[in-house]
Amino acid sequence: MITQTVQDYLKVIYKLSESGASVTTNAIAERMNVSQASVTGMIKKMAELKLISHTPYYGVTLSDAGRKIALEIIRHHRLLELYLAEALGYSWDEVHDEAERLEHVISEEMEERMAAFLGHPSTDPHGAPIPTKDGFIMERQLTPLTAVESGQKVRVGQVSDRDPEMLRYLGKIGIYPNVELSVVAKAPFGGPLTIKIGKQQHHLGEGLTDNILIYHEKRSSR
Amino acid sequence: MITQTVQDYLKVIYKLSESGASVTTNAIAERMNVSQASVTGMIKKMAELKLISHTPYYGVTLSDAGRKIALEIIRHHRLLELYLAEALGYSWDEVHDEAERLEHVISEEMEERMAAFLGHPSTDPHGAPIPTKDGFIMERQLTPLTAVESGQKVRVGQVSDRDPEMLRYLGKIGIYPNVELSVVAKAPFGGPLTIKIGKQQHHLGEGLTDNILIYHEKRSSR
DNA sequence: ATAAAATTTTAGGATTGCCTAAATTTTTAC
DNA sequence: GTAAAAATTTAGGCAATCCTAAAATTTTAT
Repeated sequence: MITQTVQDYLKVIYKLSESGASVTTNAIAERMNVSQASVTGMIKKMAELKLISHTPYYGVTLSDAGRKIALEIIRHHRLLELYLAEALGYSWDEVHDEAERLEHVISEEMEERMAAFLGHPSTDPHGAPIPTKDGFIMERQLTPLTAVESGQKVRVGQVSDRDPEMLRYLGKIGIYPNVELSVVAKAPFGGPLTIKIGKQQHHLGEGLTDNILIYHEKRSSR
Repeated sequence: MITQTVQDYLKVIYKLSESGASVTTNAIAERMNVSQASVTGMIKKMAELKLISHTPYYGVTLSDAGRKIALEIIRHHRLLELYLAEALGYSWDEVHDEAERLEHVISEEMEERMAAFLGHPSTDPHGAPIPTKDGFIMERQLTPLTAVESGQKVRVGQVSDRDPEMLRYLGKIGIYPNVELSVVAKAPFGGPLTIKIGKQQHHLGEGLTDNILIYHEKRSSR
């Protein structure tokens, strides 16, 4: 059986490769908060299990089997996040930690019952796509808000789910998936973005705008 | 932190002592499906952690700290069983296995939200009492149906939740907590009991009647 | 009271996954 | 093209939990 730890490694490898970066021993170690030596050992083991293949100094890639497992865990996670929000009234900053633990232990039965309860949803509370049961995931081209030029009106696609405090702040100023906002101004040298949501204006630092992904539509703000 | 394994040992020790038997190394090993030698080691460790005290050849007793943890896990388990049944439509034979895995990972937050959703219930789908948050559990004097004399009318208190097939059969013939039934006849030498539920009669073997606990009320069936 | 039976413990190992420190290999910068 | 920096791997350990086989202890039956 594939251990919970291996599942976590697969998930991290999936997410790192999704973000385009090459998935090195180092990068994995940092994300998993373990030493590099531990990652070396685990990579070896996972390669033996045919879950990944590894080219030293280049990185690691998931095999089909590995990707399938990663996507199943991610499906669990995102279904759980949405379920906790919808069925138990969790706020969107609380769901991640709970889902992180539950994702490894729920049965297929529970996965299906939650999916049915939720009407087979396609995205989680943070806008991330939920993989289907058969391992298909909606691929989207999202752009960090940081990269958007001033004057554009954009629609939020997804926000990072890992920092509860950030999520509370985003919620407070009304930034959620599918919300529209305009970039009013952009200070130079990585300075803050001024955005407008409804009638309110806000100034957002890079730490924030890097973590807000928008649909790649270009529309004039007027 | 108390590991999942230790939590399982505590739960088993609690249940064994609840059932009156003395909680020996052997008894624990059998219930946990591990070797006796493993139990010896774990008992030693748990005694060091002050979760239990141990008198060789006599048995083990939970400390207050140990009992508190055991009851918390049992609370998780029973709330989960009821939640899965009520909120996700699980049948009563499916809830045990799912709860068995979830009980170790849900947060206090989730425990409370489920309890609130369920209206702070006092028993689970099999009639077992749900401990309160502060470690109080309803003590009841239940009798196995096996011990009931013919001619009595009794009310079901609780059934064992561990055998799904048995639960499906009980459900089929209408035996649930709080259902009333009469013992029509009792064959000698551990033979089957004839019971009447509503207008239906059924013959139940000892394997079954040992696992049906009834409230200790004596009423004539007429 | 003693031998047999039952129970419990000790001894010696295995596995999983983590760690630190040291060594090795590769890449990068002049 | 070499030296410094970065990345990776090896070596040696630790903790938790399990196992089997053998030894020790206690209980029970005569």
